[in-house]
Amino acid sequence: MAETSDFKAKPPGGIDPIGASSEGASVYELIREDIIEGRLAANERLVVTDLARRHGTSTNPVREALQLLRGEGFVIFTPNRGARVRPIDQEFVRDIYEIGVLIEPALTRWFVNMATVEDIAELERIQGLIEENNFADTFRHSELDTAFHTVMYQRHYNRHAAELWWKHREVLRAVSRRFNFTLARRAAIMREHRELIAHVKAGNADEAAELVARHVEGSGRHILEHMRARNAARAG
Amino acid sequence: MAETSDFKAKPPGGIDPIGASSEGASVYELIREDIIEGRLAANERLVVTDLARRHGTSTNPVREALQLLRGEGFVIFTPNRGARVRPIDQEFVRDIYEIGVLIEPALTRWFVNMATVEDIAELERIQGLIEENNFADTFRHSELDTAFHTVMYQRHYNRHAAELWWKHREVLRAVSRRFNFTLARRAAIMREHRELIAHVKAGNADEAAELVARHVEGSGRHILEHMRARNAARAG
DNA sequence: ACGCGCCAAATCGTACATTGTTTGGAGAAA
DNA sequence: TTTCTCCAAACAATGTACGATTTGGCGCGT
Repeated sequence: MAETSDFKAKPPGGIDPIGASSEGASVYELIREDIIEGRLAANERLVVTDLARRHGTSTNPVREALQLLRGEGFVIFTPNRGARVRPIDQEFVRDIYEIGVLIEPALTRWFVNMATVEDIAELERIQGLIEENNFADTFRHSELDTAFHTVMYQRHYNRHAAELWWKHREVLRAVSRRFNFTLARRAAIMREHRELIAHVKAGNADEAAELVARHVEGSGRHILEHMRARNAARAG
Repeated sequence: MAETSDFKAKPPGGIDPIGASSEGASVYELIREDIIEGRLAANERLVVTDLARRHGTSTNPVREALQLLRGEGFVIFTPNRGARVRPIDQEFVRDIYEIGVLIEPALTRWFVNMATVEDIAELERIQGLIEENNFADTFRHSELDTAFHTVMYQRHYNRHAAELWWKHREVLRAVSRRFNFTLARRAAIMREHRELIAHVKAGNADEAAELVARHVEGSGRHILEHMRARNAARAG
């Protein structure tokens, strides 16, 4: 049932500091989505009154949502001048993917040593869906790819690291959704995923970790290249 | 001037999402301090009205401060039930020092390749103060030790990583302030700092990185041992 | 062209209303 | 007498409304 089109990646249960307000989709989530998805431009002012009107609520919920977003680093405050959207630019992306390169291998290493038969079956199932989709629906690929890695990290004992990964992942996923995958990148993803599964099966923790480092590195570079290209196009 | 007793570690300028409200010490900072320093017990309820009264303000600033702290992970919210202090327990400490083990070596590697003569002089100056103090004033040691590592990380291009380090550092510093350093740990710190400076001078990035990994690892273990001991004492 | 002051706008703090949760005690059943 | 249930009143979180203070800009005058 979750294999059809309405597949939706969800965070590894555990730490996340949410605990929203009354209605299903809180103001916080909506604004956050708008920022990550790029519907709110970089550095755009976030006027409390406007947001309140737009979301059909009063100002206080918005103010609190903005503070929450500030704590998470998506919004920047200047005293007496309110909030602005923290630009998700190349620096931002580079920073978080570099952190991923450092953290994910460690998470992977642990997973390889703890993986059950079911885990591996799940990985193969998802990889099957990925290959079946074969980048036809890039959005779907994005979700599946995230699911793939979530299987590996979701049960890690270091909830902080896992949560950090998830937070970064959300951003990268949103950014990369706006681009297409190059053929080279597609091939690399498929190859590396298959190789990764093989390492997990064989229990090669070190090899798996090193592979993941390359995998994340490649993913980051790919996104940055696209961003650079787009910026160049915009400027030229 | 900063060498006397009123030495105060300050964050590496750059990203931090602060930008407080009117008065010098915002409600946010006060509550945050209370949590980190352990003046607010783990899981203690954070009642908005009380906090507002205690800090001589109305409820809204407190509410926003709590959301900010939630975003930073120091406070946990449950819908319609308000906020609680996120317990800084062994798991918490282990999580963040493990992340440090992953990130700090990378920061160090970069520093070694970028260190100027002034940087090295500054490191040696601080190390001199550390040896001069020789753990007589553990608080002062804590600040100096933080300053030592800040010199290395403050100019790193990856502001996210640097900020992450700083956030974690603040927590560890506060926790470790409640304990004394064992003799073994004291010796290790001195030795490793001196060795680190030597590596920086020689430009041995890899060796320095590996040493820092051990250094952070050792520091984390040390803190955890103390926490375990205290918990055992409390239980026994 | 350049400063000066006023005005619109938005943040920030205070007060209040509403809604949901907790608590303590009265009363019934054992 | 003890214990369990239920209810109501106190309590606190969440949402609304409003006034004060700051900021940035526009236009006026020189």
